[in-house]
Amino acid sequence: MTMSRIQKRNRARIAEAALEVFSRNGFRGATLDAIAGEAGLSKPNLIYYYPSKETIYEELLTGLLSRWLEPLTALDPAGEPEAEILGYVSRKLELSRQMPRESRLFANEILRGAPLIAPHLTGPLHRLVAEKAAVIEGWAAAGHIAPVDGRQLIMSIWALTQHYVDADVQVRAVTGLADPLAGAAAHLETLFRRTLRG
Amino acid sequence: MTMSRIQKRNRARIAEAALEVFSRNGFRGATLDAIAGEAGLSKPNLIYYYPSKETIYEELLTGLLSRWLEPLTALDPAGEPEAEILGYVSRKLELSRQMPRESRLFANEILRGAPLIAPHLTGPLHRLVAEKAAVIEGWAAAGHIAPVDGRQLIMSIWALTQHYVDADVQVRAVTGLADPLAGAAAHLETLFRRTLRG
DNA sequence: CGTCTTTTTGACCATCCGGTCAATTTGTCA
DNA sequence: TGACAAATTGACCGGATGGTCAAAAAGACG
Repeated sequence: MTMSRIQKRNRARIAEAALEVFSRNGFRGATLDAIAGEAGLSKPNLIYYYPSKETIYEELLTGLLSRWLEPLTALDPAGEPEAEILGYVSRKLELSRQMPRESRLFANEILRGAPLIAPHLTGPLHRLVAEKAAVIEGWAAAGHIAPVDGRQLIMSIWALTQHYVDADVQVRAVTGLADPLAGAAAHLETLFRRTLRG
Repeated sequence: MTMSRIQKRNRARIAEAALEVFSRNGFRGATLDAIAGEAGLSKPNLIYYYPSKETIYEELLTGLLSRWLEPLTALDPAGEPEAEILGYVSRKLELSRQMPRESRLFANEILRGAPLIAPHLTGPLHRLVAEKAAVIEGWAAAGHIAPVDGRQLIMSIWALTQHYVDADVQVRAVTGLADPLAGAAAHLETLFRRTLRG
């Protein structure tokens, strides 16, 4: 079961190409030819490594999931509440900035009703959010931050940070700036700091 | 140029069917057969009314644009600042609740880079936002609300209100509730009220 | 009713696309 | 080097899909 040198190289190429193509065109808009071309392989050769288009997509998505949730996992119950939450906002924004393709990939999947990762959403994701939301609400109950619904707060952070990347055409059009993230960090810090201070 | 009785009826049916199909499957995922079926017409008959799939999509999108921006248009410079902005949040959320298909349609278009409505974004939308952002910043300068970037505030409102509908699978999975909008109104009011009060 | 226009449709076409397969090339290793 | 396995590919297939077209059916109207 150990992968040959060539296997390793080509699977890496395919993953990179698939991320590029799927994030730009969505699942239905992506074609095997496009992925193969981007990866520098022929279509039958691509299918030699992955049995189907769906398999490529699925493996790509699930492989990125844990990475995508890292910032939230890092939210520390023992830390200083406001700094922890604002730090999470900042890390999530930075992650979106550095991984725009991944962000769009997930946005697309979610928008379509999450046909592939629905189980993950109701399982691991639900649990992680429940855990961290409890931490946040604990802080609120202890009076360290203003009262707030933890789950709603976390979802707000997702919605806002990802918006700058997923809807970057719109953001650029509205602001007139070339960089959609210009001003984002400052605004989000203001917005969430005020929310946490009540 | 006046439309016959049959034309009016069938064009209305097509618009409704197209909204249904495009919003559920995106532009690429939608098929003429699906739209025709949903509208109760044959495919050639559908194409008798609209010359191409793109035309249907384009007319649908542009026809809904003004409707979609109504709540922002209604933001009144002469009103009470906090009430005006919170009222806008509430109206936008209500609009998303009542028009989830339209919301997804736009989300899809934006996510794909707005190939069709980009001109509208940089034109009318940019101007409308600039105008309303100036109003908000005027209120801030006068000390009626806490200092805030008007454009960023407006975009925040979009991102958050639409998230509940566009990402409803995720919201439902995380909250565990059947209604993705449960708690949304209260949370958003809290979040934005605190933001406006500094 | 008769004539003209509008509407509708079955049959068809070209292209795209996911995927297969047999055959060839390349790599591995004793 | 020879022999076997891994990797690669051109040619091809079947189904889906956007769109066409000629002919038929249904309305409109005097």
